[in-house]
Amino acid sequence: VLATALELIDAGPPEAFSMRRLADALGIGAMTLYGYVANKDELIEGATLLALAEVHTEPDPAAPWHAHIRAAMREVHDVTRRHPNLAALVVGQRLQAPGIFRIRERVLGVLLEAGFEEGAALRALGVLSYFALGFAGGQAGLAASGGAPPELPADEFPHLTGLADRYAEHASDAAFEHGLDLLLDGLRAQLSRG
Amino acid sequence: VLATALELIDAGPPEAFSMRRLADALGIGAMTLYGYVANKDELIEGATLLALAEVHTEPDPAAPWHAHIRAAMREVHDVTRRHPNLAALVVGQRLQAPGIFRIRERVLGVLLEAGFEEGAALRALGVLSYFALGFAGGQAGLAASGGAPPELPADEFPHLTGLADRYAEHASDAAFEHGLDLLLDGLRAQLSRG
DNA sequence: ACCTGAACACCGTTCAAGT
DNA sequence: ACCTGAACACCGTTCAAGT
Repeated sequence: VLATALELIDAGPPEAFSMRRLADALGIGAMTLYGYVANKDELIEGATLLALAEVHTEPDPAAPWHAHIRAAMREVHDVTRRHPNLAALVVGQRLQAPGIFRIRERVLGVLLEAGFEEGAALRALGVLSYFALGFAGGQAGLAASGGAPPELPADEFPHLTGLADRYAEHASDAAFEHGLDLLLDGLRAQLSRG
Repeated sequence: VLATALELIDAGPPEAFSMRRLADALGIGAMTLYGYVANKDELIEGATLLALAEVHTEPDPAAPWHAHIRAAMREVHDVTRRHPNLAALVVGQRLQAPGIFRIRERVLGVLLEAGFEEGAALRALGVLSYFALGFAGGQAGLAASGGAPPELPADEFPHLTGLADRYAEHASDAAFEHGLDLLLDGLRAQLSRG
């Protein structure tokens, strides 16, 4: 049930995913879905958990704290690469379901364990999470337009139009890793300063 | 017209903002709106430009490049603080209107001027923009729930529930500034390494 | 020229009815 | 017990008609 939901989400733009269309794809009545799931949010949560399970790798307990966080952020990033429409849907619906917070719980635990005090850990959590989520939204948006830059008037947007053919680099995997490096390097320096 | 749109957006949750309700609030027929604006996206773009104009401050030409970028990112942040529902709407609709790209154009220009080569400037642009946008979405979500943490089972989420009373700090202004510091410090170091 | 009601093709979800 | 059609209260937008 969730598997076909995920397929349908992958197949078309996020706004084309509806309870009615999913029911049609399953060959059942639209209302039968509500026997499996309480509402649309719960359905998206389920599909998200399924997608997250796809990319989850068991962390090496011996690895340093920043490697754990890097792994967690890469899970968010990988799931976005595989299922950009799902990422757009989660960001767009501002889903607050428990499943979405599992990674945040893990990251917060790692930060506290690493020695950050509570306030610093919470701030780091927000910075890391929203960077990853924002990047997910951006990458999903770019995927939706097939990597093409937005149509902008050249006179008002000389730099963006000048770099139009390289525009996709701004939301590339390398850019994601770069941002993650900047944030983690900064956090490591902060921690070692005490 | 755009002013009352912005008021209506501020008044209720993002999904409550519809062309029909706006027309009612203006005391006109729903279709009359299409005389002023081509569609809903264009309306939201207009409201966003209005909101951005509210917080815009003329940059000091003598300031260093990172101060310009900080100012630009603060504009995104300030607009989110004032109009969280608008931020949620822009992120949710994945708006690709030119108005949204003005700040990106400015930032890209500053980065190139500062000496970043094209690829590095684009990566930095993505990292900075999506951090700011992701944070905007997070802060809007937190505002929607009145700063309250999500309801999570304590046994599965010990850290998040343990820090529930301080949870709002993860999306605080201080957290935003912290993230911006980490990114800009890292970019400055990268630039001085050449 | 400017405005707009009815209509179209959709939504998520409730609720009472069917098997 | 499980499924579902009709219905409710909505959407954004088109289009032909009104002034």
